[in-house]
Amino acid sequence: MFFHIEPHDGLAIYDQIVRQVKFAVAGGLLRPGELVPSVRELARELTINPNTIARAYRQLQDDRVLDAVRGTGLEVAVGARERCRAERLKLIRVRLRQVLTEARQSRLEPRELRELVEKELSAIEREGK
Amino acid sequence: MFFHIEPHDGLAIYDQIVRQVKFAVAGGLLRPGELVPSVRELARELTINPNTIARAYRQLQDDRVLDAVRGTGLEVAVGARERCRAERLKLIRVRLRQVLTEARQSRLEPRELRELVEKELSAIEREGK
DNA sequence: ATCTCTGTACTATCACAGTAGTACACATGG
DNA sequence: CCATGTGTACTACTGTGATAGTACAGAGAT
Repeated sequence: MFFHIEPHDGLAIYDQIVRQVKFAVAGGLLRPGELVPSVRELARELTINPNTIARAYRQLQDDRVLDAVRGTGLEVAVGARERCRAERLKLIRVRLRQVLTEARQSRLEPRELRELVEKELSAIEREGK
Repeated sequence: MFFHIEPHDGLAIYDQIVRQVKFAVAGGLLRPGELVPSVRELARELTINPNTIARAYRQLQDDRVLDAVRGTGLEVAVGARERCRAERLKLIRVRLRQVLTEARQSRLEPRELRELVEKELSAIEREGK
């Protein structure tokens, strides 16, 4: 599927999965009613432990992004897209603010910071086909 | 002193201290030959465990930012400023790239991302006195 | 000498993320 | 009916970050 895990991102693996599922729903790659990969299948694909996947899916149910269909799997909940679109901006904003705050506290010159941000932003856009 | 710890930053406490010391040296708040706060004093001030401070200081010695002066304390090493200035950009760049990469993978519109970045950047500059 | 400060080195304990393995109830397809 | 697939719930173990407490050697001041 479309998941990409960085084991030493600083972010816990189960948290990366939670975020990526939410982002996939927000971006329309996962539509309400659609089944997400099973715990065991995704674990095999990402070569991480099924328990870690299960933990992420459990949280996604608590956050009303996934619904359990007994014996069948987990499907994207109705209305999840709106919730996820709202949360996506918030999640990114928080991490962005952390980085910029740290940069400011490092007494990096505002000019240098803007230059750095602009350079990385352009690089990202270039990669993004 | 000028340290500010966020217990649940995702970043380990000792790592936050390492970064902030390096940033302080890079920015000239700590000059070569100057003594850093003692393990116990800083632990008291930040209300965290002395072992955690000691661990950060040990790493800063490994990174040639601090030198031990037996029985007296730890002082900023000669030449540390240059090393720290070089590393500061690198450390910030890595975290910035993580955030932007995640944002891109979330399929957030480039326009929306730029807008978000610009808004947060302005906010940071406004705070920065 | 003694007291007090410095860093350093231990051991023990706790919490949490992650792995490993097992077990169970439910649904589906043969 | 039965095998296979689903999620879920356990227990056990490892590694790491952090806390808590103790101890020791070196330097400086009195």
